[in-house]
Amino acid sequence: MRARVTISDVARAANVSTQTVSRAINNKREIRPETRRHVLTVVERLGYEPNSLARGLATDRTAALGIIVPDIANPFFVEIIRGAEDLALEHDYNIFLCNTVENPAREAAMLKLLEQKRVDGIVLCSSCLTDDELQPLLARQRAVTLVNRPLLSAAEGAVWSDAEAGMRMSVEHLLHSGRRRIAFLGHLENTYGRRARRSGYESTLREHGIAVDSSLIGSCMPYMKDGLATAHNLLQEHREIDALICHNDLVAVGALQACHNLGVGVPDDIAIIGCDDIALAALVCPALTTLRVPSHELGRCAVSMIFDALVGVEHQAERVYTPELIVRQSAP
Amino acid sequence: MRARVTISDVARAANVSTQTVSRAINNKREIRPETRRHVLTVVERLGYEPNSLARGLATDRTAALGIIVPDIANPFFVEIIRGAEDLALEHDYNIFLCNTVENPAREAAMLKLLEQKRVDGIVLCSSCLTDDELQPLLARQRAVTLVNRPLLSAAEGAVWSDAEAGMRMSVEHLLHSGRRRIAFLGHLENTYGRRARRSGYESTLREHGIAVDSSLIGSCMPYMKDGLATAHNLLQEHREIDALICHNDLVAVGALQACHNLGVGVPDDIAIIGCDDIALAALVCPALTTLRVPSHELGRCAVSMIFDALVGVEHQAERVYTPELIVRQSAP
DNA sequence: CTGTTAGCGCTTTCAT
DNA sequence: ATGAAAGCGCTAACAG
Repeated sequence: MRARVTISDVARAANVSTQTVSRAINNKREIRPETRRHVLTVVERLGYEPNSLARGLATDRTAALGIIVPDIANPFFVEIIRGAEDLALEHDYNIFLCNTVENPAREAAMLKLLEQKRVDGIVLCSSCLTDDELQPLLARQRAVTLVNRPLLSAAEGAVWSDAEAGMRMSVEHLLHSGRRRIAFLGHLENTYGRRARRSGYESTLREHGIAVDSSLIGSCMPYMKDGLATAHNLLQEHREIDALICHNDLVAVGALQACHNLGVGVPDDIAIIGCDDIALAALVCPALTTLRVPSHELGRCAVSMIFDALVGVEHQAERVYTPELIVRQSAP
Repeated sequence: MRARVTISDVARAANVSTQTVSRAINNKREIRPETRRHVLTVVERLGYEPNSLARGLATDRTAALGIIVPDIANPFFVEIIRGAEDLALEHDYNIFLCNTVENPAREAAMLKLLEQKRVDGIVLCSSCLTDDELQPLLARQRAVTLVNRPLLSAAEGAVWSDAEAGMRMSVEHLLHSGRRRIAFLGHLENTYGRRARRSGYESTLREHGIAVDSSLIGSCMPYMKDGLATAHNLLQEHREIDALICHNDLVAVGALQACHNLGVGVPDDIAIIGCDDIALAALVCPALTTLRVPSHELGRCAVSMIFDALVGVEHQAERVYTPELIVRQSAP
């Protein structure tokens, strides 16, 4: 690699000051059009690309955002990332993607890392840190928006879908179709989404006069593999189960496999409902009934809140979406 | 957000020079242990996080890598990313993830962007640019390794799996099990992997005395949805097909759905083979026969080549893996 | 072992 | 419309 071309190299070659080069490449208007053209020709000829470290140091802006997700292998988060990326790219921003692998320590480390990189903003998805852990970490950042979690005072905004309402829809849909032994495949309650699902599931059952049977609640990580294993165990031990509500679609697809392996018919013997409406949900067989969450929009909205905060525009700090029940074959 | 704490703030508060602070936080040994302890206490108390822009400008190192993939929704690339990330994190490096969405213009733009960010190295996966387009873009980077593509002179290394050999295994496996009308679901030949698959498929058929029938070659993007649609059309028009080799597992899972929808039995009526061995391959029903590619290792290896190049260590510039045929129910 | 000086490449401010 | 000087926050090189 040859030595980097700097702004001084361009200035020298174009017979102008570095300042003029700066004006030309940054589309300032205090420059004669023909001077700009001349400079840009030289920029092109020398193959000059500005050093964004130097630029960031001088301007205190990096034109970069960070996005932190718990699992990059989950299409739900991929869709959020894409939504965020789309809007970011429209503003000539780009994105540092951080994958915490559901690890709280790693989440905290990523937050510090992004701070060091001086990103202009951070989209934090499905954080598994507590409010108390989060507040100090967020307070030092320029702008943070929370996805899948309600607002904290140290954040500029929050956008989430009402998971509790979603669970209500799922449970009631199953009750209406005559199911009574409704099991739940969820997880530890270390995130807002997990707590909300659990509480929506339980309270809706109770409202309909059905006692919550904790032996019908399976604990599993939100992965397909875990969904398969946990559903397998649960269904073997509880033959009476006639419906299964899953934390997300990955778990639901795993549960579908478990049923297949056990010779349990879906939806005849057992109905299954997922959550998120990832693309796979419509493709499996039987197709999954699930809750559609506007994942792409979630990401886009989170980034737009960051941009609003950066330019100091007044904006709505909270945005809640209500999920939509998409009825397919797995729970007609 | 309060004003950023800088190294001078720390120096002042600790009653030392900025240099001493620098030595303390960078674990240099020209510093008295107790001075270091003292400085680090102040660092902690003030909540100082070094500015990596300033550091990068001064050292000409950013401790950041870039990774460019065509599709972040494909678990195969996710696994490569994870492999890369794992090794990067071990070295306290972090990663800029760039998603080209199979768009060559965007790939080129990402390359320029990473150049501006002055990343220390780039892992470029399944590039869809030609050699001629790539060479000048790579020449300006500090270190680039190519994944899923053979070496170019402007790159420090390349690591890929022998897709042609993989296709040979797949075709021969099907021939041995008595299949004769073997269709192929692939795509435009704008990447090494795509060309190699196609040529492996065709040459192996010919070697076994079977003429290549181009009407048995379906063109589809490497997505599940496209696999479903293209397989559906192909199988409807060519009832005689008794086997289907797919570009990757996503396409194969789509094809599986198409068979299901058409009432075509797998593997009785038709055998299906995928490629990559993503987690989903083992979970669908029937489980997919596929080619295992060491995706995690691909990412790890690419990053290790970058580190070797950065420190100037002599290293093997090319690494080719041979895929392994994993026989499951879809093509026993 | 510690401090001082200079400079990384850019933009901002102030002259002209 | 253009240029000169200063500084962003850090570390390398040198001095002591």
